Amino acid sequence: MTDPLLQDPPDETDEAQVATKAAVFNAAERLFALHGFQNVSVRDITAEARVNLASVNYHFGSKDSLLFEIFRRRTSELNRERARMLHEAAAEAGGKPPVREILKAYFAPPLRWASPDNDRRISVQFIIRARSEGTAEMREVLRNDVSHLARFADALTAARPELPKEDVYWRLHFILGMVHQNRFAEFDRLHHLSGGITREQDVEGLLSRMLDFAEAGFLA
Amino acid sequence: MTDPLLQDPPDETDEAQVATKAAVFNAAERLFALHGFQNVSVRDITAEARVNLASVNYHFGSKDSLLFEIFRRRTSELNRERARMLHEAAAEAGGKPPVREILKAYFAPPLRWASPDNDRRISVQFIIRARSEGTAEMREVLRNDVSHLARFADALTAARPELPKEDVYWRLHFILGMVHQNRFAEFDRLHHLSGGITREQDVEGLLSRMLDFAEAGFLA
DNA sequence: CTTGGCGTCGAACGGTCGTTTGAACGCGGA
DNA sequence: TCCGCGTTCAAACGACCGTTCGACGCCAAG
Repeated sequence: MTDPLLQDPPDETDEAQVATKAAVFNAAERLFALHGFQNVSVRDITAEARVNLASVNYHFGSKDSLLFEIFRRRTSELNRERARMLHEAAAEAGGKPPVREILKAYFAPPLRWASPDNDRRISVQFIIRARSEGTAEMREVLRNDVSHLARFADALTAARPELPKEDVYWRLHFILGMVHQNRFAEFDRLHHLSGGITREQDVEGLLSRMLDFAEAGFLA
Repeated sequence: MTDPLLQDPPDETDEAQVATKAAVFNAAERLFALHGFQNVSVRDITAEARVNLASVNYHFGSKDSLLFEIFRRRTSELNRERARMLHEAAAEAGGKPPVREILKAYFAPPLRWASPDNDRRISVQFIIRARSEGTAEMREVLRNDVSHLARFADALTAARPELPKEDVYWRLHFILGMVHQNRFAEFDRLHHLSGGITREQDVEGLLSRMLDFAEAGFLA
C-alpha cells in the first residue's frame, strides 16, 4: 500500500522561521475567501497581516503565485482527507465499500471543515471561490486532477457492477455538482423560501440529508 | 389567470431607435459571459461594439448598471419561460403535474438555451457567471426572488403531500444546485475522467439523465 | 435661418492597482 | 568589530481603470 495520496507531503515551506510569510498566507486566504480574489488588493492583504506592502512579491513572487500556492495546498489537504476516508471505508468493508460510504468519503471532509466551530471553515470557502473565480491555471489543475476522482469512480463501479460505466460517470458528475455548489449564500435563499422551516442543521444532519439524496439519485 | 410572471413585460427600451445602446448591451453580455465581469473593461466593451468609450456611461449610467440591466432582463426571461412550462404542465395534468414534469419545467429552459445552435447560449453563460461573480446587489435579487421558486415548491408539495415540507425544501435546494453548477467547463473534467466514454450528448438526452437523477433523489 | 436638445466624439482626470527600487535593518559568523 | 546576507521598509513607477468634460454634428421645431 504505497499510495501517494495517503502520505503526508514534506513541509514545503518552513513557516516557523518566516512568520511574515505565514501571516501573508493566512491573511490572503481569509480575505480571498470572504471578498473574492479580484476584490482584494495586495495592500489589503499586507494591511490585514500587518506587514510591509512588498512582502507579497518578496515571499511569493506575485499576487497570482500567492493565490495559486494557497489553492494548491488546500486542495491537496482536502483530497488527501477524502482519500483517507475512502481508504478506511474500504478497509472496514473488506475491499468493497457500499455506495453510501463512498459518497460519504467525498462529502464529509468539506462539510465538516465548514462547520462553524472549525478553523478550516475559511479554507473551504476559499476553495469554493477558487473553483469559480480562479485563474485559468487553477481551473486547469482542477480539470486535470482526475487521479483522486478516479478512485471514487472505480469504487462506485465496484459497488454497482451492473450499472453501465457511462451512467456511473454521469451520476458521479451530478453528485460532484451537489457538493461543489454548496456556497453558504445559497442557504439564505433556502431559509427565506421555506419561511424558516428549514432550521439551522448540525453538520451530520446536513450530511445525512445530502447522502439520502445523492444515494437515491445514483441508484435511480 | 392574471399571473404577472406569465405576461410579457412592455419593452423597456426602444432599441430600434438607439442602435448604439443595443450594440453595447450585446457586446457586454458576450464579453462578460466569456471572460467574467471583472476581466472586461468598459474599453473592451466599446471596442467590441465599435462605439465610443463614453457610450456605456451615457446610455447605462455606469458599468455596474449595465451589468445589472443585462442580468435583470435575462433572468426575467428565463424565469418567465420556466413559469410558462410549469403552467402548461399543470394544464395538461389537470392541476397536479407529476414530479418529473415539475422538475423538467425548471431544468429544460436553461439547458435548451445552452444548446450549441441556440443563440441564447451566451445568455445562459452570462447568468451562470452572474450567479457567482455578480455584485452584492445582484446576488440579493437572486436570494429575494423567491416568488418564482415558491411555485415550484408548492407544486412539489402538492405532488407528494405525504413528504414533510422540510424535506421538500431541502431536496429542492439540492436540485437547484444541480442545475446551477452546470458550468460548461465541468463537462471537460467529466469527459477527461471517463476517458471519453461519456460522449457528447444531445440536449434532450442530458435533460433525461438529469431528470432521472433528480427525480430519484427527490423521492428518496 | 435660428435654436435647442440629443447622441457622439476625442481627450483628459483622479484614483487604484501590482510591482519594483534602493536604502536601512538585524543578526550570526569571521 | 566588521562583513555579508536575508529580510523589511518607505516611496515611487507605470499601467490601467471607470468616469467626466466640453466641443461638435445633426435634425426637427419655432
